[in-house]
Amino acid sequence: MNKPSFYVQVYKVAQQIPPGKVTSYGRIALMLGHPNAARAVGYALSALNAPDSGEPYTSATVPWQRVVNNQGRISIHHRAHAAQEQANLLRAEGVMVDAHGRIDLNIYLWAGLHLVELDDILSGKG
DNA sequence: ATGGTGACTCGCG
DNA sequence: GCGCGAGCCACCA
Repeated sequence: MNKPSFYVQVYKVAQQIPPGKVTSYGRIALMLGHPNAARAVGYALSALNAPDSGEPYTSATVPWQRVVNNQGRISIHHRAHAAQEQANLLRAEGVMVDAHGRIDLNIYLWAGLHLVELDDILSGKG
């Protein structure tokens, strides 16, 4: 099998975020060993397939809503509908999102994985 | 290979 | 706190 693409790595990490917690694009990039690839992480999530596409990674199987920017703010500017859906999904899991789409990272931040765990997940054992 | 495109981030003012 | 400009990166045509 080929080494999973960067996108797939992003999806797998996102799937480790527990409900009611959030992390940032930059942190995921850092976990994957690409400290400056935050933009690519956001791009990966924006490229998620539709739930009925039959693909393994879709907006239904990847908790994309648990990824916000490093300031704890919902960061979708060009897709207002998606931004609102993200806030709704997060509130449904008990995350407090204020009117400005702001989340208190001191409360809800998911710090991330240790390298050993990450290695297991990316290799398929997780 | 080259250039365009973002759901990013940091530093300034 | 907010807006801008400048890096940085993976993907796709």
